[in-house]
Amino acid sequence: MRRPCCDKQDTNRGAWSKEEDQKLIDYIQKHGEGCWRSLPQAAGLLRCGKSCRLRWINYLRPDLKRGNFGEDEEDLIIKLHALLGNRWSLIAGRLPGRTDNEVKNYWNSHLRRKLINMGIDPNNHRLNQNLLRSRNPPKPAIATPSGLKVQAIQPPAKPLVDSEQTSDAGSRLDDDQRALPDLNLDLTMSIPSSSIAHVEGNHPKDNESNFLRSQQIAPSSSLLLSQ
DNA sequence: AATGCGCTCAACCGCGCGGAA
DNA sequence: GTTCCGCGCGGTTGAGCGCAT
Repeated sequence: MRRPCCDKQDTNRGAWSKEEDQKLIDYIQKHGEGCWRSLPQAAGLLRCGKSCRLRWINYLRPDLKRGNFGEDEEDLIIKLHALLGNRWSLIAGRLPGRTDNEVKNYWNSHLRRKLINMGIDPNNHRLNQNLLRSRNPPKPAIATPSGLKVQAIQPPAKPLVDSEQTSDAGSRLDDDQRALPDLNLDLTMSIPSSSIAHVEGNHPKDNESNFLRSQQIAPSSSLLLSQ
């Protein structure tokens, strides 16, 4: 049985006050990020480390963009979600100034519905057969908000994603290219200088980089999904 | 004006992973 | 090889808000 991350009796919960925010900002500016477990005590906060980390990453970090998502960002999220599934941190990593929480919320509140309204299943980014039948005769291809052409296809006999994938979308690059023959996924990769050392360092935590490399997904916004 | 409903988003929860002991 | 610990991730919750009735 796992121990709770903190003693809930001694910690504040819920919305953060300005004073708490300021304490956290001051501490991190002075000492930097890291060691979240001991941070609250060191910073004089009655919060658990997890809560501090979340508050900093999702709200207080100075490089956060905040505000509405642009159309280009929407497109990128949809494209990346089609490739990566619900791997929000990976998706957010391609969107400078955006957090995984922000992307996840935006997907659930806006983009998901947007795709549904267009008759596209947000889980697998394919045209919803039922919806299609109930509407007009099938069109050969429909442009999605992300500029992809999606063809109505028969649902596969088995799930698109193996059962290990927590996401119902998962990585389906191969599937898409098989199922969507007109979808020419030209996914070139340009490694920014800052990440070259990271990749070459063969850091054990480079699974994400390796994943993207293996999928030939651009780490920057140079993701190209040509039609 | 009061109420209900739906939406948004900050925050929490539980789990899995990787490193250290 | 096993256990413990800290961190990060994705899913879920709930308060607050705006809009419709």
